[in-house]
Amino acid sequence: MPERSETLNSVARAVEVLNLFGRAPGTLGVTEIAMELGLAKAVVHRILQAFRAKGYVELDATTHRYRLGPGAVVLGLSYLDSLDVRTVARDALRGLCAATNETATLSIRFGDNRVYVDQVNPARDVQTVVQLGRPFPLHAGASSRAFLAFLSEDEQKRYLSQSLEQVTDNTLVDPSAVRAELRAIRAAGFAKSIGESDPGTVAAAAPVFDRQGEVTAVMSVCGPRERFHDQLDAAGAHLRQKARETSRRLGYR
Amino acid sequence: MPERSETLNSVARAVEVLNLFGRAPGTLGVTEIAMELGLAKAVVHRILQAFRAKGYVELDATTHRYRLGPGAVVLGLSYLDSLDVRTVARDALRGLCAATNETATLSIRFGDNRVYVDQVNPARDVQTVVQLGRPFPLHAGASSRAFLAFLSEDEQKRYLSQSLEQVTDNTLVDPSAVRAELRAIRAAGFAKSIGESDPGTVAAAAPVFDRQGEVTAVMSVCGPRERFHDQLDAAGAHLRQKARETSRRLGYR
DNA sequence: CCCCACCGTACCGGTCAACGGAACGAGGCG
DNA sequence: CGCCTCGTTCCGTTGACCGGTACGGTGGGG
Repeated sequence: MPERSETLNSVARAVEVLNLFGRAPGTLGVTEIAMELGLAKAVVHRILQAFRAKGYVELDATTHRYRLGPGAVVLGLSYLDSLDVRTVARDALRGLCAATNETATLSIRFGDNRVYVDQVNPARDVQTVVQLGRPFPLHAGASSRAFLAFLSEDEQKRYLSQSLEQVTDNTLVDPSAVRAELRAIRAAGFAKSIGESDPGTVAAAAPVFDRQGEVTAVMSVCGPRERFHDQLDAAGAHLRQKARETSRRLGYR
Repeated sequence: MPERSETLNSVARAVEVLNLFGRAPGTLGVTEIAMELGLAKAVVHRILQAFRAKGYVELDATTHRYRLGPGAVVLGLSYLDSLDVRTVARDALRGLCAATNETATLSIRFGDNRVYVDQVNPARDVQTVVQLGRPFPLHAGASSRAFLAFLSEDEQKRYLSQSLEQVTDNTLVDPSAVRAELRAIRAAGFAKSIGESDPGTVAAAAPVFDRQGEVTAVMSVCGPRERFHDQLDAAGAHLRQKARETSRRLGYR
């Protein structure tokens, strides 16, 4: 039963290498990558050469280590341009930022992770700034759990059956605790979290659905713990409202 | 003499597919891609499956056409984070924007193209907004020619020997005209252009050099033709200054 | 200062996975 | 309703990739 692959695994391996660069910032060495992915050094080297020839990775001539190249940005920003939920949600983000005077964000799902793809920041001295493009696991933080809560039962089960990474001291990692939280999210229509992806930050988040009824995105409002903690529920109400509007504009009924 | 490739051409082909998505916004079909790249449909299909499994492309279930997926954004933004010229140049861009009251941009090279990776916009009603991540050929516009002017003689020659794309009506496409312009750029220390990548926009641009003396980036200021045209030389002086400072901060002597 | 250990890179032959021509089924348009 | 075109699947052959191995360079520790 060799599990009919239906996919080019040379390409699959190559993509794994790219993923590694996406996850770990900075530079990577051939051996390091080979160890991490369980590949032969020669294979990794060839893959890197291929990407290098196309401008997707660069070779640091002095250290002989590799980093991402300019090709990556062309892809990434081209994707952001074609992402219609982003343009549709932009007004809602602005509205949320204005209403709460805190940072409003938009995230999308990427496999078992979620990434920020947009943010609108308030014009004040102290503000939360999120890092666009950095992946977070689906159980840590309000935005993440807003995804998880509205996935199918099967997917939730599968996700929660693996070991859950402890991103910060506050991250929920006990499966049954997460499950309880997911129920609460579905009941309230929005999610809350306190310092689970960044220790000093609290957030509320609500899901955005597409025409097919899937969670395509999550909107959130986040701010510094001291001043924003007591306003999470108020922000949650706003969020639920704006997220619903956005879902409608995407064709959700 | 099959020209020792030293690279995985399955991966090379796969990357070509990605490049196509980066260039053409919107969706692509299997046959379309196969035609464009001269590959068999089956091959393209397998490549797309591989990328799809990893979240780098998505399949539109109704039209059966493909588009970029969330993986792209992780890569792209992760690259932007690791791009130190971007953080180093940020202050200079802000300064340029403040001094000219127009949009200041930063571009990097990507093979025979150049892409915007950052911009700072002035707070006024009418302003130029550039499209981050979209590739432009190296001969069209001020930022592009600021790269070309400081590449090696060989590279300039090679680039100018191919046919030059006419991006707008104003784009310089005659090789000897471009060559003359490049000489003028080297003499003045900055480049100018009038509506070559966007008809209504004029720009000035200056190169940023790294430790090795290569052009790693180009800074530009651009604005609407009517009001900014007469100030290009003044902006050019500012640019030369700020670009030099930025080069120093990168270790250039 | 020398040596060693490890890194990135190059080599090469056997093998198995990818290639690609062709056939299939499903939409869409006229 | 029938044709055309698209995406997808099938399958036998082959040549490109795998990976064990060997090499040169670099940096750190003794």
